[in-house]
Amino acid sequence: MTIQDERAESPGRPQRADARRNHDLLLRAARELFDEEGDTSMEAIAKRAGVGVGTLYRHFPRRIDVVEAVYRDDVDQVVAVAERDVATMTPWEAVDSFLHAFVTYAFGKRRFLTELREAFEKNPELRCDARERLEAAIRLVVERGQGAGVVRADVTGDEVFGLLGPMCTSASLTREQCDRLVGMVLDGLRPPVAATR
Amino acid sequence: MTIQDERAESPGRPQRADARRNHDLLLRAARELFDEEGDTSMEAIAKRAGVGVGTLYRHFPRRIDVVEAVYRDDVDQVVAVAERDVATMTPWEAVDSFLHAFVTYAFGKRRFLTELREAFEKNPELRCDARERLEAAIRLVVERGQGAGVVRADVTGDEVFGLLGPMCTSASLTREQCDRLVGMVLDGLRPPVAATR
DNA sequence: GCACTAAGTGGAGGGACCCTCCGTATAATA
DNA sequence: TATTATACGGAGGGTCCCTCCACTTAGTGC
Repeated sequence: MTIQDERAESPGRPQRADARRNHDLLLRAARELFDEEGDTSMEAIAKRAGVGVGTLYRHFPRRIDVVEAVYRDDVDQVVAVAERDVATMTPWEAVDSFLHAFVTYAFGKRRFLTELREAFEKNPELRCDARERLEAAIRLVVERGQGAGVVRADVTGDEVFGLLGPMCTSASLTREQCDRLVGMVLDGLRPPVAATR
Repeated sequence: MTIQDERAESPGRPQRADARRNHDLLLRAARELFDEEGDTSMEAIAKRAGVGVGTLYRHFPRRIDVVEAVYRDDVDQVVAVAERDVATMTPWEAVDSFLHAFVTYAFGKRRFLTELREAFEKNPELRCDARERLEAAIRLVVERGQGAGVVRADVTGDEVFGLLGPMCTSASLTREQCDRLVGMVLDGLRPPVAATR
């Protein structure tokens, strides 16, 4: 995925311990800054990580590589949340928890979006990978709920993704509005009571 | 719309002739450069227009203002093409001509899109205005065709806009593919022959 | 025509940013 | 411990956006 991952697999010497540590520090620093500022500079990332810019560029040759790495990491975390919720909660709790977590994640990406679009343009595979993994995470949670009969059967996880993703990236909705809408979507996801009309 | 337009309306002295001339030169230079390079610098725009950067900034205080002005100008041109086609061509010729012109216009905006999105974010009204004017232009042409019976009646101009706009901005289609698809859409726009099944 | 003045112009330079280069430092190995 | 490939740091080159202000000029009233 990243340069380090690739190098670690090549035959020669393994990656040095300080390099791996710095890689993690840089990734964490970058995510923090993108979250806090929505936009940031290479110098700021290096400073926050406590290394020189030269080190940053050794790990991420171009700015866009930082953006891509942060995004991949974010997707990993969303997937991990889905797996954790499925493993530790009741079917409905997992749906409720994960959908809220997903919206929190996606909403936080709004200011990051311009950068992300450039990364998608440079590397279209990134978009497809991320989409597939996110949809798989939602499916995991939703289909479990459907299997347990606590989620209506006439909707797919992918459709829920198609509903919530664009909602979060819509510039006109506030965080509070998104949360209320998720609540509404959750109510709608419950199996319909027998039709009374 | 632009600063000059506003100033010209204010009571004091009218805008000086050289200022208006430079405004036009700058706008033309900016459009040329955006078309040719897809991206450009303020220095390059000023140089192409034959003025100093100070003059550019007097007319367009921020880079985003140049982007906005170029875009508004582009929309004006599309609208003008629609009006010209309607005035000088048969109903079907106008549909054919305008749809091709529209795709040429929209396709050319692809590399400009990142800049444009920023302008939309800064000024959401721009997006709405442009959309309304473009839809009105398509409606003008399509509804005239429908009135003359050369365009099927069960489709609206806005729907055609919704079909062609995203097609042009889709990064995965080449210019040739867009043209062939327009040809296909045009065939589909003809009134269906009486159903034979 | 002429002098006056508000409007307009040009471009050096400040500051931010991306990225490169290379001398220095250090982890892994023998 | 000596060796060496690997990794680090940060000065500085190049580009870009934008500001500032001394200078120029178009329009106005006489």
